[in-house]
Amino acid sequence: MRAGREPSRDGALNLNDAPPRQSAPSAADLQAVLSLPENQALAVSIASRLRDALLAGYFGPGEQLREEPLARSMGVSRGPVREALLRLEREGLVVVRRNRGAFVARLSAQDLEEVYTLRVAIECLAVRRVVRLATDAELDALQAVVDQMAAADARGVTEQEAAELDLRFHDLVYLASQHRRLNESWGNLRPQAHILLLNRNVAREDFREFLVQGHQWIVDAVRDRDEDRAVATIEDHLRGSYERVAAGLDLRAGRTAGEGADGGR
Amino acid sequence: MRAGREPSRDGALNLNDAPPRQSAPSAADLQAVLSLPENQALAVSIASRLRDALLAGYFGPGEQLREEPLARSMGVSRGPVREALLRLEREGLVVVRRNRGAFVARLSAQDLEEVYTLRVAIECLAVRRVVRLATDAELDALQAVVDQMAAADARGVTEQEAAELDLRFHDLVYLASQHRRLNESWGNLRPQAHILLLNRNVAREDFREFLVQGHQWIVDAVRDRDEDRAVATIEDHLRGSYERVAAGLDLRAGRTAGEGADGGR
DNA sequence: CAGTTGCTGATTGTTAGCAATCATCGACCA
DNA sequence: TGGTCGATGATTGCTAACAATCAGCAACTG
Repeated sequence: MRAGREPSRDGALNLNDAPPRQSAPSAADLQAVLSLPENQALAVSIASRLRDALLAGYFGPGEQLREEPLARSMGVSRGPVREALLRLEREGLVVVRRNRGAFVARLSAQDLEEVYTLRVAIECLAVRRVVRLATDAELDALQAVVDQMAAADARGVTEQEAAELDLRFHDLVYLASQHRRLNESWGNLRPQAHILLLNRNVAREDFREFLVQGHQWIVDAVRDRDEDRAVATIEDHLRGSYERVAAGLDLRAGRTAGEGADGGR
Repeated sequence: MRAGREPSRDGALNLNDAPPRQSAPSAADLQAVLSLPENQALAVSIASRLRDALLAGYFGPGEQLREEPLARSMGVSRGPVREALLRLEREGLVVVRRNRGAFVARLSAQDLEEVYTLRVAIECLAVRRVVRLATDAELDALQAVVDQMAAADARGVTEQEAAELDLRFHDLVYLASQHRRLNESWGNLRPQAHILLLNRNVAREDFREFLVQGHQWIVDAVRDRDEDRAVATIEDHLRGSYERVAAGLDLRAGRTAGEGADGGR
């Protein structure tokens, strides 16, 4: 496992490439384009790549993530890798034990319950603000994601695709809430929610209704500026998501029962 | 340089001292005593000391925190200081700008609003769980803090004392909620709440009623296992706290209007 | 033979030093 | 004389090497 040879070095260092030509850049676009590459520190980039790898299931649950091999495979030193692992720790993707190292986190049923109860708490606040603050453009963006869901669902959707569209919708909700700390909280919870979402069973018959219709109802409530309905709708939606993930997790737990690899917290 | 002999190092490293003799240590006590020193990494210890310094107002708002002077004054190298500053960043006490350094955060009126709206969201979830889960011992601990508030208030209380007792009460609430992620969220919000609490005006006539009686009502509602009342009570309590802090912040902003200078502590 | 004790290899925690980046300030030019 | 551009000093970002710590294993002892 874990074939060490990978051309990953380029992936980390292409951040310094010159920005591509723009035909007619506005002042704002130019500002964004020019500030993008430099805004990405090495540690952030590494954290991002490790996060992707973890979400893709490249590392097994409970597996130890040693700093030196990771640093070598990415062509950097241990410093930024260390910082990246600390970031992933606060995102709940890894568990760091003093003098022991970082391990891929295992999400138990209790973790699932914690993630979703906390998510309900902060996301209700988010939608409440969105109902009051959302612009038409933001509403259109939400609707666009729902449309993408419908299109993806029509041609058949994978767990991964469904999870990403789902998360993208909720990203927009938090963004429109205009609340920095709320966005940060979501940023810390999001990767765990992502992992959990991959356990849903998209093959279930009512999945289309849940995914597409469920989000559509939220958009409708927000568009109608009906705060109470929006909150109730998102509560129901998250409860439904929770139950589907729990069902999927039980299935998977049953399938891999007695696996019991090391590293469990 | 590492001259070896320097007294400042002791402050950080006296964790390795042999544990003092215990006359009749129980197994649990022994376990606690022996595991305590090693659980504290250097970066954590430094973050703690810097946090205390920031809360004590030792650094002025907007002042830059350079890594090398901090490291020298603490007798360590820049590495752990750097990690400590990142911790303080996620606690909202400092702002780190790439290639620019760390600066003491300034809390605006919008920050105040964000901290309190987020706090209401997560603390309502916390009390809801506490109502269902709290043991008699935890209820007694909450009551004990309220009693301490009454005693402190009777002999006259400073802003600092009031803030610490206030925070201690809410710490216990989160602890009793039995929700790891909720406790982490509170841990990230707590230092900002602490700073804001120092702006309350404890001299106001109704402060005793607010501090002592307000928390007593919460304990009562929890003891009666009345979930809805407990949530409503804590919502009111936090709203009251918000208004007092906002009033104090306005006062202070008025007094120091046009200050705006960075740097000088 | 069970339990404990002292080694050993590997991994993290920490340190010191080098390179890249940014703000500041002075020189140059229209 | 006002404004822009290029040097300069300071500070962060990163690297590589050193020291402390821990799990595992073998030898020892009762």
